[in-house]
Amino acid sequence: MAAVPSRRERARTATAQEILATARALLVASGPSAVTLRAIAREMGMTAPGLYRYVASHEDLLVQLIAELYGELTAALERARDAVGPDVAARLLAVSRAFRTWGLAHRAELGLLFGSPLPGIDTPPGSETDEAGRRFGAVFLGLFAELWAQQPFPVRADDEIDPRLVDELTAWRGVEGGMPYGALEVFLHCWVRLYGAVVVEAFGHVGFALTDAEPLFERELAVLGEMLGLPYAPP
Amino acid sequence: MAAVPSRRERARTATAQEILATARALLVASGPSAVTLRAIAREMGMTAPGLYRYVASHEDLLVQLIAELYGELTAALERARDAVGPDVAARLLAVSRAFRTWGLAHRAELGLLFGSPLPGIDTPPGSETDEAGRRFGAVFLGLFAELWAQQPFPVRADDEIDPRLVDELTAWRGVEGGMPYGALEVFLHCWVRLYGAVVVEAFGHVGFALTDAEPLFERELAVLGEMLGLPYAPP
DNA sequence: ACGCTGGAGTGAACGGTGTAAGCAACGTGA
DNA sequence: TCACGTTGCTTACACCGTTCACTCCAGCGT
Repeated sequence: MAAVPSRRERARTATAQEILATARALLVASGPSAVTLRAIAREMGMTAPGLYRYVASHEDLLVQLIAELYGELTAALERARDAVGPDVAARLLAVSRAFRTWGLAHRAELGLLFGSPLPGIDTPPGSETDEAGRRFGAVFLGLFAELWAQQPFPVRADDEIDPRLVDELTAWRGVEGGMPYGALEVFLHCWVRLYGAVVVEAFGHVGFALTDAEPLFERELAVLGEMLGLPYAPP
Repeated sequence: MAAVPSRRERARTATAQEILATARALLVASGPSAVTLRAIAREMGMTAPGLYRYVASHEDLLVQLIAELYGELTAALERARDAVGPDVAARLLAVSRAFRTWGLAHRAELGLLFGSPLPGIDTPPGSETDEAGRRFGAVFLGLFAELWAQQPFPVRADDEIDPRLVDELTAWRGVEGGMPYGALEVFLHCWVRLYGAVVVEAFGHVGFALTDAEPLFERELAVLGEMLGLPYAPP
């Protein structure tokens, strides 16, 4: 790779960046259906077919956008993690709260990342989007592994776990080595519950009873922490 | 209301039904973006403007579709509930499993009901969609109230609960009277976790580790049952 | 039995969308 | 300087939601 990119290359990456930024702006301003090739081009002072020099299709644009949003969310989580001290319990709380905060502040983006998958948008293993999602998960998984190393929480023994689950975890453990099946099970369990707590609120599916689900979310954090043997501290 | 609808009225309701059925078929076949007025009309052998005799707009069509899907899901839950005996614990398990089963078998529909809300689609209180959603929730809430009446589970006292949460629950309790704040809190907690467990799998957000999350789901049911003092029985 | 009314459905049209093909202009390396 | 690859534009096509003017016919009152 050229250490000093040529003038054309600089212009090209700048335009590519501007396309994603404009798409992002349209997304937050008017929802996913507004992130349209023609609208982006209009906003940038060019025409839609010109964008095809940078994106292969509308779908490809959305895939790129999702990858970038994953990156931004991951960065926000890492900032929150590093803003508190090195204590793992505090870091897990901070990262979880940052996830909820980002999701509520960026509902449209959260819908793109964690809502029902749009048909035609698939993220095969190894794709940029898949990798970005993996980096997102690694923030949680890293803290989890650290917690397990420092201060193991109670888990089920291998022979207490549904053998089908063990089978599936085996393949994944190849990648995420180091923790026993029981700990991986607890990790997935925590992910499911954190996902649910954030997404149900952001998508408005506790709205029938609550307008602000923060107390419910904090309660969930407390219960999860208890399961992991962690102290709970209010925000 | 006329006891015997006129010929024209019968034709009208039949067409209205066919529109929704065609929309549904397109949804499951090709995703939400394929449920298009022109495609529905094409499928039915008529032209798009003709549909405007039956739906006010594309958005209105989606709202009607959502209401119908809520109805279908609710019927499936009630069938599952009534298929087991009158035991509340067994019924709660059956209904929860039926929710997951329906969601996995109808991912596109689940996305419409519980995914990120489409902009422009709002369900004001009292709307048909809102009522349909309420009837869906009533299946769970009814069983919960029955359980509370028969065999109360441990809940927090009123003064242990975040006062902001109490405030919000007060308005809702007006509708769902009978249970103390602590029990309502537990109900919402259970809803959040059930929602998360079903949606995270149906939307593919545990796919990084598992292809079949049933063992994880059953584990969650067991933990939830424990919280409610209920025996767990595998499916 | 007749005529009228109102609902069902059509065709054309407008502005929006994604996308393909061909063409003009311009930076870049020989 | 010159050829070339890249960039972006114009044009064009098919599809979308939606409106409007229009035809047609079932069903009603007389």
